[in-house]
Amino acid sequence: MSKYSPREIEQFWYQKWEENNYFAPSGSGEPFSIAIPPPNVTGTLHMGHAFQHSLVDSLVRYKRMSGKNTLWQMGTDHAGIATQMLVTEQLATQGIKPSDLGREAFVDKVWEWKEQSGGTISRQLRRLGASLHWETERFTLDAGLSRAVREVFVRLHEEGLIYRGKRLVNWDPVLKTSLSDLEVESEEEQGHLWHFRYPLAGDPDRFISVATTRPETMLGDTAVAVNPEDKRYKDLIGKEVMLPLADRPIPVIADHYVNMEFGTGCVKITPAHDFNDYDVGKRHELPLINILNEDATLNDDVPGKYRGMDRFEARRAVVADLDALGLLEQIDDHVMAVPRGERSGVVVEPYLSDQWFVKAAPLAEPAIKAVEDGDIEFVPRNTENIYFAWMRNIQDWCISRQLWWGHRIPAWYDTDGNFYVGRSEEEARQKHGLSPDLKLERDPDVLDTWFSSALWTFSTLGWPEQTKELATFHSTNVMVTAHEIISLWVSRMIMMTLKFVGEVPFRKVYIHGLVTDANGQKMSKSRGNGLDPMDIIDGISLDDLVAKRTSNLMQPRMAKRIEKATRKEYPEGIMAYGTDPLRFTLYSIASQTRTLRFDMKRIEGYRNFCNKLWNAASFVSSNIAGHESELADTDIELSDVDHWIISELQRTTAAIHLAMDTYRFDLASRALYELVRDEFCDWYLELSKPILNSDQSTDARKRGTRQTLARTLESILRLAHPFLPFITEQLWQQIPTTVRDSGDTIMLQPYPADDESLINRDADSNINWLKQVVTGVRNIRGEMDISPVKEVPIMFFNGNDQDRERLERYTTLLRFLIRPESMTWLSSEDDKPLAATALVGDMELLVPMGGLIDKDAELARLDKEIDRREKDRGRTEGKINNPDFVDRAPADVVQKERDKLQELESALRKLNEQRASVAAI
RNA sequence: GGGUGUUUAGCUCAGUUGGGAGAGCGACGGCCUUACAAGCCGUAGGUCGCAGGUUCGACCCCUGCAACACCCACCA
Repeated sequence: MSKYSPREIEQFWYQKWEENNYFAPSGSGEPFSIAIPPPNVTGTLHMGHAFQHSLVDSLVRYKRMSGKNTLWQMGTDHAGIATQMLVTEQLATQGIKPSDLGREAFVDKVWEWKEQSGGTISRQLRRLGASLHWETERFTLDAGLSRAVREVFVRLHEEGLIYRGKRLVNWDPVLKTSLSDLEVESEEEQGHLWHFRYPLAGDPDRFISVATTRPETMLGDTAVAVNPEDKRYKDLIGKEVMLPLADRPIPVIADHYVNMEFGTGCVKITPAHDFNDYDVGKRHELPLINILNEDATLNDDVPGKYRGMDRFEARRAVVADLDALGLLEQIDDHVMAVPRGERSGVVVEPYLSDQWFVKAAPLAEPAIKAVEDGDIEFVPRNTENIYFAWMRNIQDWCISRQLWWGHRIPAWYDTDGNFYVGRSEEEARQKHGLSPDLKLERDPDVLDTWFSSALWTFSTLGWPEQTKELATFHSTNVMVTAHEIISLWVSRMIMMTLKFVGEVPFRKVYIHGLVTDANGQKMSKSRGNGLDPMDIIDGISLDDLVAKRTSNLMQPRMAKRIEKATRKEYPEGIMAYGTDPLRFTLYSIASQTRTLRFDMKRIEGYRNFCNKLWNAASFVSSNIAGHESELADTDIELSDVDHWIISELQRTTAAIHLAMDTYRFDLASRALYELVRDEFCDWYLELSKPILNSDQSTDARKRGTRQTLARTLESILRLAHPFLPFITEQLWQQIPTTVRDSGDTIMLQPYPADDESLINRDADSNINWLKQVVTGVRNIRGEMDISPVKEVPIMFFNGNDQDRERLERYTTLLRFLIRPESMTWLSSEDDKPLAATALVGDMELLVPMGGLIDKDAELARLDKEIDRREKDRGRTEGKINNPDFVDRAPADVVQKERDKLQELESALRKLNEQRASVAAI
C-alpha cells in the first residue's frame, strides 16, 4: 500500500459521495435535521466556519450512520451590508460609483458578482468534507424565501407588530443607512471631556458649566439639565441660558438622569443626537433639532459658518470658537465608549429618521417561555443566561436599511406620504381600495439581513407552503453556533418561528467557543494572524502567506509587522496537512471553554495520528492477504489478546456515544485517539505478531487473530468516520467483504454500537498483567541502559499459581515482547541472584546484574520506587488510623484502603530487601 | 455598572454524581525492534490561583478575595 497522502484521497471521495447522492436524507427512520447557519454567499471559509461545520458534520454523519433520516440543509445568505460594500469596492477599482449605475443596474452587478464568486464557499465546504444536502440548497434572496419574507412582513404589520416611525436610530454616515444595536460595536477609546460655560440669559456675567465629549452637538442643544436634588443649581432650574454660537435661549431643566458626581453636574441636552438626551427630551417635551445631514456633515439648522462642515471639523471649530469667546473652561482626558459600525468601522451617529421597526416584546414573551419550559435547551446550560438577559430587556428592532441589496420592503407610498403594505402592489391597492390611477412608489429601503435569516429553519423547507419537508424536518434538532450569535440570530429565529410555525426552530442550541490563534488572540485580517483552513489543507508557501496577510489591509502600515511575525512563525510556510487532520484537531480543541486556541503544533500530531491509522491498516491488510476467504469462518479460536481488544473496542464505543450525545467532541476524539494509538497499535498489533508468526499457535487461533485484526480495524474505521471521513472511507474500501458489509460506502454503514456482553473481564485482567510484566522489563532496560535488542535472562519469584499459569500461557508473547535470553521461575529465595527488580503484584521480576547493571543506577531506581510507595503508605495509614474515617466512610472504601495498605507494605518489604542486597555488593 | 467564564505539569487543556492528580506538545535518556523515524521504548515535572468553611475525606460543594478573558449596558 502506498503512503498516506490526504490530497490523493480527499477530493476523490467527496466527488464520489456527491455523485451518488449519499448526502440526501434516506427517507426512512426517525428524522434528524440541522440547518446550516448560512454563510455569506460571497464569503470565504474562515477558521470559525471550519470549526463549526466540522462539528456539525461529525454530528450529521454520526446520526446518518445511526439510521436517522438525516438532513443537513444547505444555504447561503445575501448579507446585505457586507455584500453591498464588497461590490461597491469592486466597482471603485474600475472608477465606478453605485450612483453612476443607479439602483437596478447596481443590483444586477451584485447578482453578477454573486454568480461569479458565490461558488467559493460551496467549494470550500466540500473540501472540508461537509455532508450537506446540496440538492435543496437555498439562498436568502431566492424566490421562495422572498415570498416567506413578504408573508411574514405583511402579517406582522397587519397585527401591529411592525410599524413605521421617526425615531433616533444608529446611523452609519458612510454607508448612509440605519443599523440595529447589534450591528454597532462600542470600544473604549481615548477622548476628551470639554467643559464649557453657557451664560445665563439676561445675566451674561453668570455662567453654568456643562461637560461634554461631543462639542459639535451643542449646536443642537435644546436644554441644560441638572439633578433636582443638586443644591448647587437649585436656583437655576426654570431659568434660561443663552446657547453660545447659536444664540438661542434654552431652558435649565431638572431630571434625575443627571449624575451629580460626574463632570460639572450639568448636562447639555441634545435630543436629536444622543439616546439619553432623546429620552430626557421626550420627558420634558423639548424640541428636537437635527443638525446633521446623512453623511454627518452639518446641515442648515446651524449658524452659517458651520454649514457643510464634517462633524469632526465642526468639533474643532466649535471648541476654537468657544475658546475665543472665553467660554472654554477646561479640557480633561477621558476614556469613553465610541460606537462604530461593525462593517464600515466608522463612528456611528444617533440620527433621527423614518424607519420600520418590529415590536419585539410581544414576540419575545413566548420565546422566553420556550426556553424556560425546556422546549429549547442550551448546551452548555449556562449560555441560556445570555439569551434571557437579552430577551427580557429586548428593545424594538429597527429592520429597515437604506441599501439597495436585500429584500425590498413591501410598502408603497402615495404622493401625500401615506403608505400601504401588501404582498404586492396589487394587493396593497386592493386591500386599501385605491384607485388604479393613484400614483404609488415603493419604499426604497430593504430589510435587515437578519430579518430573512430569522425565518431560516422553516423558509428553507418551503414555508409558507405546508410541504412534506417542513412536516418531516421541522423543528430541526440542533443549532450549532457561537456566543455572539445568540442575540443576533438565535433569539430572532425563536421568536419568528414560534410566531409563524407554532413550534420551536430547534430543540437544542449548542454554543461553542471562539477559535483563536495559538496566543489566544482573535484571528483577524487587521491583526494579520488569521489562518485560512484551505491553507492548512492544501499548504501554502511563506511568500504567498505573507502576501495574503498583508494585502488589502485597512492600515497598510501594519504590513511590516505582520510580515515579520509571519516569517518568524512559519519560516517554511504551511505544509499541506489535509482535511482529516485539520478536522481532528478542531474536535480535539472543542472543549466547553470560551476561547479555543488553534495551535499548528497540534495538527502535526493529528496528521501523524492519521498516518498511524493508515499504517496500521496496511499492517492488517498485509497480514490478512491471502486469507480473505477464511475471515468469515466460525471455526476459530480467540485468544485473550483478541478478547481484550474486543473489550477495549466496546468501552471506547460507549464512551464515544456518550460524548456525541452530550456534544463533547473533544472527549469523543480523545477516546478514539487513545483506542487507536495506545491500545490497538501499541499493544494489539504488537501482540498479534507473535500469535501469527509462532509455530506454537494453532491455525484456528491464527484465524481468530486475523479475523479480530480485520474486524476491529473495520469497526474502528466506522467509529472514526464522522471525524475522519476521508481516510476512513479509503481504508474501509480495502477491507475484504468477508469482514465488512458489501455496501459501496462507509458513509451509510451502521455506526458501531457497544455490546456489554463482549467485554471479557478475565481476558482484560490477564492482558493487564501481561502489560505490567512487559512494562516492568522495559523500565529496567530503559533505566539501566540495556538495549532493547540485547537478550537478558529474566527471572520470576514469589508469584502465585495464577502468575505461574499466566507465565506459561503467555510465554510466546513474552518472548517476543521482552526478548529474554531465558525465562526462569525461581522457587526459593536462595536461588535469587543479585538483580534489578520490578514488582507485578506480589511477583518479583528480576533481571540479574551480571555485568549489565550499574549498582548506583539500580539503587537510585529502587529509591525512587520506595519513595513513591512510602508517600502513598503515609497517606493510606493516616486514613486507616483515623477512627472517624473507619467509622463513617462506606465499608467498601475502607476495605479498599486496607487492601491497598497491605499491598504497599508487602511491596515496600520486598523493595527494601532488594535495596539491601544491592547495597551490599 | 451588571453578567458569564477561566485559573490543574514549562505550554495547551481533560478530569461525568466528593474516595489513589491525567493527556498532548515540549524537555531529557535510549533505540533504524520485519505497519509506521510523520516511528518505538523509557524518565522527569504539579502545596490543582489565594484564604476560609462544610465533610471521616475537597481539584470537585459553600463563602470571600485576586488576576485574566469575554458579553451586555445610556454615565454626559
